[in-house]
Amino acid sequence: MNIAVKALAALAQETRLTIFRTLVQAGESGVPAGQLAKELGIPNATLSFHLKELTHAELVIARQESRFIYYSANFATMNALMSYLTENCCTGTPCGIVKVCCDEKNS
Amino acid sequence: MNIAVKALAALAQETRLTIFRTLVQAGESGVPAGQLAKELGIPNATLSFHLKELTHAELVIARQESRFIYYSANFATMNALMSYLTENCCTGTPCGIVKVCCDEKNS
DNA sequence: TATTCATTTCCATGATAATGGAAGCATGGA
DNA sequence: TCCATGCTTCCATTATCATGGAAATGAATA
Repeated sequence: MNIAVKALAALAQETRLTIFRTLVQAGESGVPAGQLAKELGIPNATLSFHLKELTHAELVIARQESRFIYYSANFATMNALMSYLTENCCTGTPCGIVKVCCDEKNS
Repeated sequence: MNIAVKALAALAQETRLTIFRTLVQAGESGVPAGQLAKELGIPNATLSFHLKELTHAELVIARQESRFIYYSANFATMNALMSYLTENCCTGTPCGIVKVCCDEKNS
């Protein structure tokens, strides 16, 4: 529950949502911080702050590679969040089923 | 985009997330405000404030019925939100597909 | 019309978050 | 060891949000 609130709070911010979606689209390999800053036109300090928030919420994973730090989306958390939101929906009335995204690793 | 941020911000709060999930589980018929307040142990003013936020974010729908106001989850918005989050994920790499929930009306 | 009941608005208080320049900290090349 | 580069932390400022008691609104019944 608190995990879900943290994740939602992390995404509930224009800049962070943009960052996250960019990383979702980039896939598992991720993008180095500097490139993100350039691509999105965000000052380093600001980007760093938001990446920290996203990482803290476990929506994003950081991986160091020489002098670069690659950030990538954490699909497991995203999927868990979506499941949480739709849990027991409609008192069990048959309805569309929520399938997770990009979970080759977790299924 | 702003719609998504508003929806996420609305959900990024313990009390509101609880309210929303309760309504998701209650299904289309909804729950009157007073009953929600009792069930969740939230003061009227506080509940009203949060319901307003959720309604403003179009995550929740209000329907008056005599003296009661029934609140219910807006599944269309929820589904749109989840699609937005996973849009173009993994640069098109084949992966699980996100299916929407409870959308008999929209599909 | 007066009354009751469900819900909302008002408002003051306290708390938390966003921003970005400047300084600091690592890593790797010369 | 010195320097350049990639990224982060520090910090002060500004803005936004959560809470709940009390008063107000608005709908049904007598």
